[in-house]
Amino acid sequence: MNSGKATIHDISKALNIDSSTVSRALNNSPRVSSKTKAKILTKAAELGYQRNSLASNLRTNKTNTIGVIVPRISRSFFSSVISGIEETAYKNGYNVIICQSLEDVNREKKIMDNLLSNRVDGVLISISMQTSSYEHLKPFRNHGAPIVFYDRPCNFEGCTSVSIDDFEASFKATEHLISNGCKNIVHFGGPQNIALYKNRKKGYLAALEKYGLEINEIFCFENELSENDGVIMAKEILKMKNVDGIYAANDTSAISALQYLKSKDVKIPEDIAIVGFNNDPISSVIEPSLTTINQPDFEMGRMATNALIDQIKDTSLSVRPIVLKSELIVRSSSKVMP
Amino acid sequence: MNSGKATIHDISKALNIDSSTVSRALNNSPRVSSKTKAKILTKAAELGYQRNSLASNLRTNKTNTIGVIVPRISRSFFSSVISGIEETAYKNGYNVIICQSLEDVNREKKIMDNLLSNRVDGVLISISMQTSSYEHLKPFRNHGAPIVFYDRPCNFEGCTSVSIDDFEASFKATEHLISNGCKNIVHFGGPQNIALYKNRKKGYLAALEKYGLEINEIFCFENELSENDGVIMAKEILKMKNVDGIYAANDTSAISALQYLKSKDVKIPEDIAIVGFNNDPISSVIEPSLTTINQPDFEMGRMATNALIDQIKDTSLSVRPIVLKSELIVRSSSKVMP
DNA sequence: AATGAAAATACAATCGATTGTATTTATTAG
DNA sequence: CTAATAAATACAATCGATTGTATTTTCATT
Repeated sequence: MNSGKATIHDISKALNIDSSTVSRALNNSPRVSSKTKAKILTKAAELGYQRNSLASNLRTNKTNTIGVIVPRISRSFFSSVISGIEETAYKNGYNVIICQSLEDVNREKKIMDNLLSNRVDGVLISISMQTSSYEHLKPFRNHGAPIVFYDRPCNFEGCTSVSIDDFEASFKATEHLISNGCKNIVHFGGPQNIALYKNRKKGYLAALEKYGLEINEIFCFENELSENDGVIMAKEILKMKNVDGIYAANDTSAISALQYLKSKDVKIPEDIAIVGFNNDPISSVIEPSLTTINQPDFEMGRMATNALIDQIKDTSLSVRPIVLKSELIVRSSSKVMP
Repeated sequence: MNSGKATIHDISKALNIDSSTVSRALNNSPRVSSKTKAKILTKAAELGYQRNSLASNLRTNKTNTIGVIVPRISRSFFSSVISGIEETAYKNGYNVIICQSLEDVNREKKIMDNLLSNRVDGVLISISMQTSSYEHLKPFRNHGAPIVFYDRPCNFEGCTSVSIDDFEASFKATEHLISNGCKNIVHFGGPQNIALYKNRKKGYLAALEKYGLEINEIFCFENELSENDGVIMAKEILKMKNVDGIYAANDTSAISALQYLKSKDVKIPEDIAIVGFNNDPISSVIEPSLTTINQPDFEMGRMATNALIDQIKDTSLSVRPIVLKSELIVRSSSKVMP
């Protein structure tokens, strides 16, 4: 049929109407009479016209696009956050570009570069586990594009963070194990350069302290909490002999540890009770089902997006951290059934 | 510090060198002496210059970007496919825009429009369950941008599809149930406007026929195979009394049915054996573990991306479907333990 | 030192849409 | 019917980078 490369100039020529009028008509400007608008829209459809956003965005210096950086989309928690982000973004006329850092800081850097050169209007980011410096975020601020952190809060210039109170959630989780009789609780912790994991560890330690339990550095693991890490830590625990509780900073590691321990005939929760974090779908399916912390994932995506859009619209907006509620879901892995 | 809005013209003025030379220097063209290149790169860094891809892409009429449409990123199968896509794309210098249709054809349309107006160089798509017409894909072909289907193959003009042999996989799955003694096997099927689900049903029917089992239309369910659908179908099955096998076209529905049946004290696999499709992570964790079909997800993403990039580079390329191998993973839900 | 080729750089148009200003056309009032 | 105003449309510059062509500079050669 047609070459499919129609521009406003093609419409302009075909109708002998100036391209500025065509542009205004396509944007439904009141400066164009409804008669000419109709003519132009008809011709546009006829030629299969499709606006060229590149040109438009270049001229207006706005892309109506939000960049989202997520460590890994396959994590259930993150994909729910993304759903919340997309819903809110689309509702406000923004498009979303989703990028995975895969917990790799170099990849994160490249992504930031790319989003910047594509001139996204703002960025939602959950930093990678490797990220300890924020240098690569600065060019963004210099361009005046706002950044909002979600899930993993960051103390970076005037940027908002949207997260739960990790200290408190962690404290509750540990307290729960203690009140169920655990005396020797290990902690599966994440990289301590990430405030989130630092706060989770602090909450764990605070609970031990409150209940007068001994704090043992050897009980504090620190790694990326992958499935494999879970198995490695489970093996270590078996060597320790006296461990009777695990508080893991994510479900991934808690679940693989649980499976490993079960395969070694460790009774859960009788011998070792386990609490995870995130409420992954698997946590409710595995046997015994896993006690864990549920976060308002979808809501977190919505809040973060709203905060970002507010800042895009008014860059002078002052910002403060947004803290959402989390809840402890008690299941079989931490509770002796009656 | 600086305003962060540096363009090649700012560099050009600062050094009194024409912007065309600056552009060439930044692109490492041999037409610029290494001495000037050095000066320009230094000044660029100093000014915090960041290329404006909008301008560049507008001029060159190329975005080096691939659009990916996925029904739902939270499905493990799809997030693995995406990993394969990203790896291959980045390796070849392409960026990736990931979009979720959420199985909604209207959303799919909007996404296609958006990708087109952003002039992506090509699209990888797994159509939504609601998609039955390909009208909304045509503008793309008219613009000369290639489309490659993955997972859910489509017969659309000169477009490649990358998938497994769904008929064969389905046949094997059903045959497996039959050889384990099942006589009354129901099928959890997806929308029949999708070739993938049609082929899975055909494979199921073919196996029944080969082994002389009665084909019963009431045994063939058809819906979107959600978690909820799984429960609804499980309830129906209990009413039927005589069902002794389920072959589900995805794990999601198989798993929720399994859980429901278990809660009703149905013995699996003794009373009812179950086979799913996709090898979701949960399938190996649930008890009894679920027999399922594993697809080469990551590989599928890689193959589809390579095919797309080949076509972007040479639009005249003739195309043919790419079929990958799948495998039946036998677990406890279909096999009586010795 | 003059010549010519090669190397380096400058000029200018272009991609497609937007937008402030100017001009034309239509409408209303006196 | 004309002047004044409003409505509709046209003109032209612009966003930032790219690229074919033209011009200048450099350098080797005679």
